[in-house]
Amino acid sequence: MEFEIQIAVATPLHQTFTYLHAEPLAAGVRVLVPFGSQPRALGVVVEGPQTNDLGRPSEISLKKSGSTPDVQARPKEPRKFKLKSIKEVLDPDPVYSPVLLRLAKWMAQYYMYPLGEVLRTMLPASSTKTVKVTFEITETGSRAPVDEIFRPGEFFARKKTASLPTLKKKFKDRGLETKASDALIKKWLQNGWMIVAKEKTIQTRKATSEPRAQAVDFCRQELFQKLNERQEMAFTSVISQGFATSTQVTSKPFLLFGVTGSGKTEVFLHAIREAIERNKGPRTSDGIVLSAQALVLVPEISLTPQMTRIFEERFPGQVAVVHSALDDRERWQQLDRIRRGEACVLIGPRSAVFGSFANLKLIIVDEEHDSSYKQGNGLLYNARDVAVVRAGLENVTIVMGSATPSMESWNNALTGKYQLLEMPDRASTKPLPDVETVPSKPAFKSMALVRGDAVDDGDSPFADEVISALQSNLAKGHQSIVLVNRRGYAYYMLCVEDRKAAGCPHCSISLSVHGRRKTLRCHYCDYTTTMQNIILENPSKTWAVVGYGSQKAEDFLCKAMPSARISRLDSDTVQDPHVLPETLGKFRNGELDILVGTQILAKGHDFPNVTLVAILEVDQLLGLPDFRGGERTFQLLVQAAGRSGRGTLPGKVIVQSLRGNHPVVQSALKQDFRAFAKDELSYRQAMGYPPFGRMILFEFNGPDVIKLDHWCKALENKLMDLLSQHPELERLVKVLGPAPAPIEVIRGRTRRTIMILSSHHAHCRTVSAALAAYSAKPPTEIRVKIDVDPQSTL
DNA sequence: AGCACGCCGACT
DNA sequence: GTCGGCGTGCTC
Repeated sequence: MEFEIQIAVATPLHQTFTYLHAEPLAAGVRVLVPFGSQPRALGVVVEGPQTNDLGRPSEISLKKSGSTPDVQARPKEPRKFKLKSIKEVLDPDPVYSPVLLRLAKWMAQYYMYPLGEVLRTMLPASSTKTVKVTFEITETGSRAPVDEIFRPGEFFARKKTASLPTLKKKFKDRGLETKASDALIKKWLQNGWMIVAKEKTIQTRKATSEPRAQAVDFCRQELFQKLNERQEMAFTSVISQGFATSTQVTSKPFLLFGVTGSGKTEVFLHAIREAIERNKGPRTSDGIVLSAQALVLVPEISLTPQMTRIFEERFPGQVAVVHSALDDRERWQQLDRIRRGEACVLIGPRSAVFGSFANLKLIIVDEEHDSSYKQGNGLLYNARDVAVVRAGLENVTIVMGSATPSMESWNNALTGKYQLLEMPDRASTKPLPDVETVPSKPAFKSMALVRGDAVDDGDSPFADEVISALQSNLAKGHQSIVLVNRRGYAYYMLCVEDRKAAGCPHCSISLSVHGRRKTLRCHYCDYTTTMQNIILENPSKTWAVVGYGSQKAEDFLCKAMPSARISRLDSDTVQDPHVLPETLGKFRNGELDILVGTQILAKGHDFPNVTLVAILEVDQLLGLPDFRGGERTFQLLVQAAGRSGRGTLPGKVIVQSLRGNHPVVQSALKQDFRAFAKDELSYRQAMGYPPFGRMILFEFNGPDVIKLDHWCKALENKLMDLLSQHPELERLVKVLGPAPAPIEVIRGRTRRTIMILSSHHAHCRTVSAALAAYSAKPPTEIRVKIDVDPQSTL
């Protein structure tokens, strides 16, 4: 007896495939299948017949199409092909729970992404690789003499195996052309000097052990702080409405809006404890009671040791953590502890939302507004939104917290889709920091001329008021933070005659100066050159260095305040994983007076002795042609200001900006979120932008502008046809573009965008699905990227 | 995405 | 005459 099994294969195709197997397989089990010309491709058993068809445009219905992940029945026509059989079953039991599979299907549909690829994204990378060809040197091979120019033995120095890419690379490193190396490999194989040894990189999961009983004292009661009145109110709402009765309660998502320092974390900790205590889970076959579990999502950079320590102290031995420093094996291990019920709290960045839980009861999304929840490549999901959907599917409570909620969540709270919990006071009734804005220096005044290979220092970018505030704070023995919203040394190298900056040859972007006035680099393609080169290539021009980043700010500060102990933190210095904890530790211990840095400094850290925060260069964030510019600026300023005066001493904030009077800056400095949100929402509403309009952004890119524009034009025509046939779509859906992307060229590929915008969710999706179908098979070298709910339009 | 099939240029 | 470039098309 053979069974037909539906498999989602990890391929960019929007459909599943049917395979044969001798016995039925549970949905969520991984398998290897022959697929096309590939002998073994990774697939996942999905329950029931499933198509993830984007829909042909001719069949578009204007009826309210369900946004639910409906499993469509496959039409029963006779098959024109013979079914193949599953090669290998990788898991003894499912790695994807039924809920995770439903979540995957929802994501495939919502993000218009192939189901097989969605499933692949949900697991740590190593578990998804198929087979890798490696070569193993033989006895005769290692004794073989010099062949052509090489002796085979020397390529297998330490190990007896080498993968195809490494072998090729070694050949190439020694000056052999690729085609010659192919021939050489073939020859060595024929000579029997080496053999093909296939290496499996798919992690075959070990047999699942039974879930274990939870320790009775799963938490350290004595470490839990008593909640203040506001915290108590928020906590009570969550536990009474969230999980008062057993399993059948579906509560709204909670939005915990609490100003910086209002003690959101403590509320989370109490809620987790309560969730675990109240929800003794189902009994396993052995009569063991399975503990309830909680998922805690945090932004990437706030996942610091201090952060995880808090949870580990409260729930000793019960916390699993996934973070970027772990390799796939370690990540797998942590996730396994959760899947088997050995740990009851999982903390992690966005990918943790895909964790497989034995008995999930509560989801926390900390700093809900944070942009790191949005994945930037491949499947462009937003973990916060996925978490909300997952909470719905799992029927569990979800609490999102923020001091500066996203406009989406805020609007959901205003319309009653989320339940708002507000904690307006700082836990320790401290006054807000003093704020002051001072004008920036005009750019040309801090410009430095480049002569030969020497650079004038130019004027300090710091306003006098900022320096004197830092001086007096230092004199008082207090600490300061200087936030520069731009990394690197200087911003760009400007040609004085034509007022144009030195640009990247592959991207439409100015090169940034890095590393103490020597090199220029493109942030998008890593193209690197030197000042010398630019000057030599343009002998008749005069060059100047304009603007500044964290690095140059540090230099100037060191010069202006020689007695201060200054250190810098930005994405450049944080490359080294030791730098961040070390520098933060020193700062906290008082071994440093001033910390200069970028956004990294703005988030979550608690330095009691910091009484002054200076913020520079917010103007350009505000000036970006992006609908979220205001929101970003507000969040940054509020967060940064929140670093000041966290201890017993009162704090002060100085913003150096040419737009100090801008309403966004003003409301941020007053920490008046409601005022900001009111303005921002009415702007968004007027423009039809999110959260009032749904936005789906298509990007098409290719190396050949002519071909690209041709293709885009064709797509545009099809869209116009569609709209003209459906007046309702035409009336309610805005199609913007094709237009050049704001950064038109990256890595030599020109980019065009088409934006679909509509206040009507279903219509937005209908038109987008049509466009996705039109562009499903782009010409060679043109690539299509679909961004549903884009974080920015840049 | 892979991977094979298939049709045009520079080599033994 | 072949090897090999990568354009085109398919994958249960």
